[in-house]
Formats: sequence, structure tokens, C-alpha cells
Amino acid sequence: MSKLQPARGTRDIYGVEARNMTCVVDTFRRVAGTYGFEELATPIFEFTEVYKRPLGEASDIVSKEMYTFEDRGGEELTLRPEFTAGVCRAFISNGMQQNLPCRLMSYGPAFRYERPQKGRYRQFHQINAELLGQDTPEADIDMIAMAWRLLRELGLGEKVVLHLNTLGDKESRTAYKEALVTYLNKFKGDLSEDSQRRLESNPLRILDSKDEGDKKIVTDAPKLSDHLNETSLNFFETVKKGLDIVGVPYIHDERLVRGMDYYCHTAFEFVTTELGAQGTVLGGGRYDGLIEQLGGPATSGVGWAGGIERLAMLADVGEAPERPVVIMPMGEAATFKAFEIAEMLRNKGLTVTADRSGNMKKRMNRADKANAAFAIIIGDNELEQGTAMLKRLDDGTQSEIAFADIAAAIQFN
RNA sequence: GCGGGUGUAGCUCAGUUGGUUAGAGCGCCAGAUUGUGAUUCUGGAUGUCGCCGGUUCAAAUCCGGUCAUUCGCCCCA
Repeated sequence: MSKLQPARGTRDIYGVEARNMTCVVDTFRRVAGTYGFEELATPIFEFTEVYKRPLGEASDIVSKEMYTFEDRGGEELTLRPEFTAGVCRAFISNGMQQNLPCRLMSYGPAFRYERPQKGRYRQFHQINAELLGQDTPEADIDMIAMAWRLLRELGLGEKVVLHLNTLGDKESRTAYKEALVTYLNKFKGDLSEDSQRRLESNPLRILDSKDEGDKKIVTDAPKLSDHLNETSLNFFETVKKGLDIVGVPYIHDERLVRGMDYYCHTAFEFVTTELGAQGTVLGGGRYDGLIEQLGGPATSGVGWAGGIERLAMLADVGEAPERPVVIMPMGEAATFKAFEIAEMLRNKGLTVTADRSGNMKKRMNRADKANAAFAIIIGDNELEQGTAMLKRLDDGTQSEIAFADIAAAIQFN
């Protein structure tokens, strides 16, 4: 291995992987576009406060995973660990509440200081969609329907399962938290170390614990669904009804909670079993208090983020690049003629490259490797007669064609 | 942050109880064919055996550390 390695948890993306990832983004932009979403590109770093406040001081992301630094001007900055907070900040900064509801799509890199694993990197890439200013469950349905459409278009309809839950509104969640902590405190000594810590910081997370002992205790724990007030219940019922009508299959997963503090009501994750420990491929939910918390006008929001690497690994749908036409000028005069012809062919939308070095054998060899469909050979003979040799590489046939007729003679089968 | 696996050519991997000049396939380069590829034939180069140190007459091989990667925990997309 070379000494020039990329930093831990980062990597170079090229070839099929790059194509697959681009395809995920393209599909996302197209699908989100059909739901009326418009692009928003926020900065890759923000004042640390933007992430610290909404995510919660106790969250793993803030407490140990952010890339935070002081710049030369002494500002406390953080590389974005996720999209939602930055999008909400942009919403406030630009006065977007003037025009609700606001449908915003973003994509790009995000950064978390985590232990790298397959499908988990320190620099990773997300697609992100947020719908702001619509507090009714219909918005949640739209968002999930959009995610489902995207996943199906990526060919993942069979590989992914929607886990759906509700966290209830604030009143329900507070009541439930109280009941849960009271129950769990009875078993405090038997809980895993992690869960004992969570009892203080984020008790809902204990429901999600993979520790066998915890699982047993959790089995008889009070259920969130028994503590939902009528508003929360109706909200959730409407979401489920909507999903049924749109045709999105789901399972109600009572143990599904979210890592970020700002979520309420709907929480969901599309999960796969094909990526080892990194099962979640796309996840999100509702976050009605977030914008207000950031200092903006009270505005509700629903959103989700998808992991581009994870989606790309599952989907493997990147299109092969267009087959090029390769021009091979065999002398100085022909070299300049080749520019002319190349531009002419590009005007017709063809992919054209020129190979100006090496003998013909080498050039043919390279053309073959580039999966070229045609080679255009221009030498002194041809130049004199105003023609080029057009060779179809799939079957080896070739013929002399007048310069003006080349574009018409190139037919892909 | 914790625990396990792995690290040999550009890629995928062999390499015996430590033993002399470290191998294969693919790919790459050259020639057979000076203006014609993908097939075939012939020839060639693959290299700090991840890195640093230790044990030993002798280390790709054993030991320690370190870096990277991978799997699990944790967390999440």
C-alpha cells in the first residue's frame, strides 16, 4: 500500500462507484423534482452552535463525532454532521417563511468522527429532503411516498423495509418518558452500562438496545403507544392510512426511536439486511420545534436523509458512459482537421475523443479499451481527398466517407 | 471508545515446521503485424512482503508496537 493514503475514513471515489453514486443523486433530484422540491445548497461548515443546539449536547453526534475547529479568525466552526440543522438555518436566514410550504432538497458530503466500517465513513454523502411549514400528517405521507418512489426507481423495492413509528407530540412523549424511567429504574442494576447512562441522557434509546439483558427488561416496559394522547394517535393513524393508499408497505416498529433530540410524531427508517451493521439506508421524521429552537418563527418540518454510499452499494445502477467516437489523426495537418471534425460531431451530441499519440495499433488498442464504437482515421491520403476512414469497431468494417457526411454515417445499433 | 479477522505485484490471491534468487492468474509493456483493436503466439517488467522495532546464523513466516482495512459493539445515512 502506498504511503500516500487518504485520511482515515475518507476515500477516493471513481469508476463504477462514482457512477452509481451520481445515479443515486440524479434519480433523487428527478424524483424530488416531481414532488415540487427545489435545490438548496448550504455551506459545508456552519457555526458550531447551528448543530450543537438542535442535536442536543448529550447526543453522540455532538458529544463525540463532530469535526469542530476554530478558524483563523477565532470562529467556532463545525463540518456538517447532517443536513437538517443547516437547512433550517438557511430557511431562517433567507426568510423563507414568506412562502410556505417550503420544499427543499440538498445533497453532498457530511462528516462524522466515527470508527469506519463498510458503509460507514468519516466523510460520507447524503441526499436530503425537508418539507417545512406543513404541520399536518399529509406532509409526512408525501415525504415517505417520495422516499419510497426513489427507492423503487433505484430498484430497491424488494431489498428494503420501512420501519415506522410515532414518537407522539411533546405532551405524550413527556408523559411516556416519565413512565418509562419509573419502570426502568426498578431494574437499574440489571441494565447494561450503556443503558444506565442512557437512563439519564436519552431513555427512549434503551428501547433500541441490542443487549440481551436489556431486551428482556424492555419487553415488559410500558409502551409508547399506550401513552399517546388523542392528537398523537390521530396523527399517526392518518399517516398509516395515507401510506396504505399510496401503497407503501411498512411495519410498525415500536422500538424505533431517533438519535436527534428534535424529532416528534413520525419517525421512520428504510432498512436493509444486505449491508451488515449499516442497515439504515434512508431515515427521517418530523421535527416541529427545531426552527423555533434555532431562533426562527415557529415552523413545523418533516424530512429525511439517505446515505448515498449505502444506496449506491445496494442499487448498482450507474449507467455506463456513452460510447465514444475516437478520432485518430495521423499527421500534423490531420491533427487540426481532427479538431474541426470533433466539434462538428459534438454538435450532434456525440461523445468524441481524439487520440493523437502512438502508432495506429496503440490507438486502436486504446479505443477498444475505451469501449469506443467508431474510429475515425485521418491521414495524408484522406486529407487530400477530403475524406476520413470511418471504422465500426464492433465488426471491423470500414469505409471512406467525405468529411461532411461523417456525422450521418455514424449510426449506433 | 471497546473486541475479533486481515495486510505479499496495478487487481484477485498462493507462499509448507523460519532457510538461499518471493510465485500464479488477470492486467501492463514489447514483438509477430512500420496505417488497423478486441482473438492467437512469443518475450519482458512487476515488489520497501503496510510501517517501525525485537527474537534468530537466518523473518513474508515468530513476537511487540503502529497504521490501514474489515466484522461486531456503539451510533447512524
